[in-house]
Amino acid sequence: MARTNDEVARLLAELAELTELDEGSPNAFRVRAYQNAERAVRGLEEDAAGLSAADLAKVKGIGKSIAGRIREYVDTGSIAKLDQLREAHPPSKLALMKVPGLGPKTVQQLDRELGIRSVEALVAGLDDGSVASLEGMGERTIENLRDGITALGLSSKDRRVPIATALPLAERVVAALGNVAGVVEVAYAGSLRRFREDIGDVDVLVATDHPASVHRAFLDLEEVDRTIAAGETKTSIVTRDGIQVDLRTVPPGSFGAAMLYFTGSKAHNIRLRQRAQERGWTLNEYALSLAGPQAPTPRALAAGDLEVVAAGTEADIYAALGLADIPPELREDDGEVELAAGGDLPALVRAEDLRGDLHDHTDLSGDGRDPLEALVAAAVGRGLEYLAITDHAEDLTINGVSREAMLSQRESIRELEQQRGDIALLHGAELNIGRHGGLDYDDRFLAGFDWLVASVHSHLSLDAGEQTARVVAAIRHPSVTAIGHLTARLLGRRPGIDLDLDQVFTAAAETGTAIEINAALPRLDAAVPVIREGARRGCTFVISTDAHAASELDRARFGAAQARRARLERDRVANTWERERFLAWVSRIRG
DNA sequence: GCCGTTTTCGGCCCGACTGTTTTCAGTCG
Repeated sequence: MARTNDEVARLLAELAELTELDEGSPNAFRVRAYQNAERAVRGLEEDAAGLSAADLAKVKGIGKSIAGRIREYVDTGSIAKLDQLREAHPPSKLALMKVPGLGPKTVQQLDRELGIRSVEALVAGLDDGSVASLEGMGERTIENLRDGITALGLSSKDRRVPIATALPLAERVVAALGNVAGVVEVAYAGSLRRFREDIGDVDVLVATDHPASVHRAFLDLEEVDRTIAAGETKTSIVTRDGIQVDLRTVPPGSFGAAMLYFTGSKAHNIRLRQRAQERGWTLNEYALSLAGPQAPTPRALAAGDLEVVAAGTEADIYAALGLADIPPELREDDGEVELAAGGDLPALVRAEDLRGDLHDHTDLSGDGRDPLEALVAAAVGRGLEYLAITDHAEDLTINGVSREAMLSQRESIRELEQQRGDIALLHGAELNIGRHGGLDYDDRFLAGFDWLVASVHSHLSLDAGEQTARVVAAIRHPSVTAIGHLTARLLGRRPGIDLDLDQVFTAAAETGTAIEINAALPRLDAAVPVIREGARRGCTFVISTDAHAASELDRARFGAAQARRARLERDRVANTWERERFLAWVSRIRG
């Protein structure tokens, strides 16, 4: 039976979790080894199941022991060591680790001294006073544990929120703190800046010489529900929506080091610190500096007691470490450090590289807000050279546009294009891929459009075979130029349709039909691994905002970030091309 | 448990905050 890398990786993650509890230390080297191996398996191009123990052990991060355990799983379906750990620490006990404030040491202590192995037993122990009788359990700790249990599920440690929720919150906090006196720089960092699809907590960083007033202002924000921690450099709060926001303040001269540090990922940072160490330096959130007895604290930096190598900007620090500037979206310790060291980072897409937008709705679609003229003016205002108007086609019962209205819009578009003379306008539509792959209107009518996006909007629960057939049929339709939001997923709300991507990529590469990277935050569809594989298979992409209002043209930056995260080469994105090249390509794929 | 132009042992990234501890352990990121 084939075992996927995801299954193997999940077992390694479980081994790490159970080992952390078993050894009573989150920093136990064995725990980190399992975590590193998990990441190594996830980064593997080939199937781990197909590799011999010797070949597995050659993978960086996998040694003889873990290679053996992977083989054991592939060959027998189980891992004796894992079963043994599961026996020692049942799921209800592992669940205690999810209570905020509880770590492996305390969970083990509770089990050892009181036989507490579940959240229910912990509640009972808190109520009958037995927990309070333990060494090191003061009044505050008991209270915090009760709060932690209440918060469980609401803001437990592994609760993640979709980026569409976290990013606007982060931008509100950044904007509010930007108005506070003494704030020199402010930005969000963390997994949000790396543009992950879901976010554990929001990290906000401020450069200031007056941290106390900034932390006070932060606590006064209206979003704040309760305070978790409040110190001189770090304040943690939970919003009314249950999202944790951490504020860190650093001296202005340390902003680059701090951004690097708090953007992570953790694994990326460890790699950087190892490089620093090799050079006789040390890297923390305050500076890259000469290693020595003196720790690089803000005080030491201010006193000039330290030899600082770099601190002010991320680029300076990367350069000092012999690395090209690595965009945040790539910082996952997934080979990017090696690429940056060799000067081999690909040319990635920046928002300003996008010369056109190819999926845009006007108020002709019932759900579009702005009229054609306003949308086009906004596109020109953003420097776009071409724009496709793609209102919903007639099969979408709520918002679909009739033939007559489409033809009338086409006239308006041609006139406007002529009048303005500063942007190429493509008349298009967003078609609905039917249950069996059929499209709106008829082939003759479809041939009259300049640009057609075909998308799945209905029948989301068909099996992979049926979904693949309908999507491939749309890809192969001669008039279709792009497939919109490939899986129709909504992050945090619905998973998206099942597709046999192999067939999708084959059809897209053969016909030239582009795969859209939909920049709307709730979608970010296609997903990063899909884009990566599609690029490897020779597919062409477009980054589109799916704007339903002129202001939503700004979402292009999210699409570019998604493409960077997938390490997509700039030239694989058709709307980075100059107008003539783009238009020539469109007529070719429609031919 | 992994790793090695210091290579088979002895290292393994760094710091803040809380609560309880008279100097630090645990948790978290």
